[in-house]
Amino acid sequence: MWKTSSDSGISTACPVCGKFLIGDYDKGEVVCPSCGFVAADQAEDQGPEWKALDLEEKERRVRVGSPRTLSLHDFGLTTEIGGQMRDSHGKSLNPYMRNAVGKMKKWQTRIRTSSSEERGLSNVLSRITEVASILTLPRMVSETAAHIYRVSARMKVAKSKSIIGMTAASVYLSCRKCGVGRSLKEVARAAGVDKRTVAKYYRLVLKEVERAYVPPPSVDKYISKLVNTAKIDPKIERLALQLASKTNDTKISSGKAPAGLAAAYVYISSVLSGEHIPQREIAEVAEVTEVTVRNRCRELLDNYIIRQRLKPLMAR
DNA sequence: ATGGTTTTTACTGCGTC
DNA sequence: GACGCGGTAAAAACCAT
Repeated sequence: MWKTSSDSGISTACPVCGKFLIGDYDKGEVVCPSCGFVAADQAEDQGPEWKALDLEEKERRVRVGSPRTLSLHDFGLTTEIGGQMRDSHGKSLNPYMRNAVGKMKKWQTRIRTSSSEERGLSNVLSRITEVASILTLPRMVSETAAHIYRVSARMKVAKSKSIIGMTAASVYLSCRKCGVGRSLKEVARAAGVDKRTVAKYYRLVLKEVERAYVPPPSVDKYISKLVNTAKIDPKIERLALQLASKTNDTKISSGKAPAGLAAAYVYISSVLSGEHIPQREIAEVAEVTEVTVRNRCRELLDNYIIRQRLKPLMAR
């Protein structure tokens, strides 16, 4: 789907911003010129509508093989010299050849990771894939994260910053760009970094590298994620989404944590559908407090007619 | 740095099973 | 009595200035 027409360089529309994707910047990447989104060339990895996976699926989703990737500092294209010391027919090499091959091997690694920047880059990129795999992010997200980091390294933004902090910031920004609902908290936890550090670096990268504001994932995304991770009845999800679409006033949502709002929608829906999931559980998976859930609920109930339908149910 | 806004922490009281 | 829920005050975190 993301095949590039090799001559013109123009391929498909960017799923994030709608602009046309350009085959290559300077490295053969397929990127969106306006938002920097990296198009993955694998169909199963298309992401904006991607939902959080539950645990069993996480296990199965581990990816194998080595497609050409931005996440390796040399794009995974170099040939390895094996360590078995055998020739192409499988015979052992004589001592002289062993010596020569050993030297070649040594030099190859030296050349490949020659400059300090390259060494740093390969380190960061492997960490990015590591963090991404902990969060079970689709490949597209880690690719975009890798691209973000490459650009920030090129622009010297990453200079004298904590490496792991920068990877977390890149991954987080990538999540937002791709519309994958991962909170800063989650990313920070997966990377094992202090949340505030990530936030700081994130802002920095946003200001210096990304010039545009990247909107956080919509409440819908949070609702879907919530329902999926908590294994809640899909009918509640539908109800919650309906509710959310009918009450998508900025008056209520602006400035509020979207996760809290999503939790409120899910909670109200669960009550309406007679399921009645405790606030505690919803608050836990949404990673907000019960208080926040309550506050959002109250605002929703105060401002909308749901109240009339909900009241009798709550009275019981 | 600062002040305004939102979230969290911690605690209390109420009704129900 | 444990549990779920609603409320509140004060602390903490967040954000724009």
